[in-house]
Amino acid sequence: MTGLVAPNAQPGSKPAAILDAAVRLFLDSGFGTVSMDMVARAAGVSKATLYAHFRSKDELFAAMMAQRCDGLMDGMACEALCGMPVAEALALIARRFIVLLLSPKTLAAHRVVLAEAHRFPDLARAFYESGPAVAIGRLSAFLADADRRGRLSVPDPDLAAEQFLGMLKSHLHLRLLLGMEQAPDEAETARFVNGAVGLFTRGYAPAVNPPDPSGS
Amino acid sequence: MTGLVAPNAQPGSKPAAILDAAVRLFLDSGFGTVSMDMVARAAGVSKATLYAHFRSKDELFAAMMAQRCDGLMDGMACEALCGMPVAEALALIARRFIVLLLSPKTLAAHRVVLAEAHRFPDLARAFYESGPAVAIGRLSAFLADADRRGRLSVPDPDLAAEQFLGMLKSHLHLRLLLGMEQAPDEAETARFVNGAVGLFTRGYAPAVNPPDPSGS
DNA sequence: GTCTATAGATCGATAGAC
DNA sequence: GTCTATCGATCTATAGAC
Repeated sequence: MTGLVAPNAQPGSKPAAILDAAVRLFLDSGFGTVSMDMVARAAGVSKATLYAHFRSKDELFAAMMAQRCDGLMDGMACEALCGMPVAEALALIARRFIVLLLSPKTLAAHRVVLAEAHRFPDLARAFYESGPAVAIGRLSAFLADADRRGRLSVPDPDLAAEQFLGMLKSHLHLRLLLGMEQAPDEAETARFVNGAVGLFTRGYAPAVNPPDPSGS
Repeated sequence: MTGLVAPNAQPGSKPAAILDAAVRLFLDSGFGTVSMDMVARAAGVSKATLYAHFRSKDELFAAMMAQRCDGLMDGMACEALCGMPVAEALALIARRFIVLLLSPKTLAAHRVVLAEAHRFPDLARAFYESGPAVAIGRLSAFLADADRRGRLSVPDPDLAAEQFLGMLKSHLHLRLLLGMEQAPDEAETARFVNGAVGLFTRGYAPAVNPPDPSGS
């Protein structure tokens, strides 16, 4: 979170209703096609009330995105992964990442941020750093730990983390952003997860010594 | 190309000037913020002339994108790759893909298509199939060939192609789409290319038998 | 085909009463 | 704080002269 302030509106209040309506409309239809009239009507307030709480459409949009960036990564906690066998931990991370990345909410956030990144550069950076950057950082730390323990041989953990998440994202993410298909079913998810984990564990296997039988 | 007609306007004609201006403005500023007045002025024609050649803003936008989809993949031809050593061929493909994917033109096309995919679903599909889908298809064919020749062991070439391109795309693409950084320099490009090729050749190495000496 | 001028609708933002 | 009513600007698209 960088330079974005999420107003902590009390639930049930007018500002909360406005933010709620803004989230729904902006994420659904983008910045340009949503008018302040529509937000006011959806929130059940007049337009003047709307402007009493948010000085402009830009400010409302920024506040809406700040709220969405909070808790963006709640589904990607990495607590007890370091105790697991590497392949199991990677599979778990992969599944969580796919579910989070391809959820309707995350897709909508990507769409609207990408569309308005040129107009709101600070917002674009805040989104990246509260979402994708956190995912890379956590996975990179996990891989560095696996390297220290000799479970994997990962000379560049940051690069490896980007590779792993990029493999999973692949073009699936793009196809869903374009509205070409729905989220993958269990079989398709397993195909991507197992494929990525397999390629990764083989390609980053720890040298030539036989792997520790307790952890592969 | 699916259901999109690119009008083959003669160079120097009014329609060509209009399309030219539309490409520049739409790719630069997106669909919503560009008005027909701006297009007309940039093309040096009146607004009525503009509407004489394109019945609506939507139609002009679709025609503009159809023109951009043609030749989108010219930089990714795969002619003589099958004769090369696998690692060299993959490195060449990787470099071409990165240069193409992260070029200003391709980034602009992604931005505008992603922003308007909900309004122009046919256009979104045409873009995907004339660009990303072609890249996957060509790489998949190359990998299937390498598998047949015993250079690699690739049980699912389509998945492997998505993995390879996804690794390269990683979050670099997202960061550039968000305007957070410039295209990578030579050192950074080499880091991604060598990392992907290395992981891929190790992870898809052909079993334990030595490779066929007649064909490597 | 090409122009000027404008219709008709909508948008962001505000004034003033309560 | 909240409302109704409206301003001024801008947009897409069209009418009518040449």
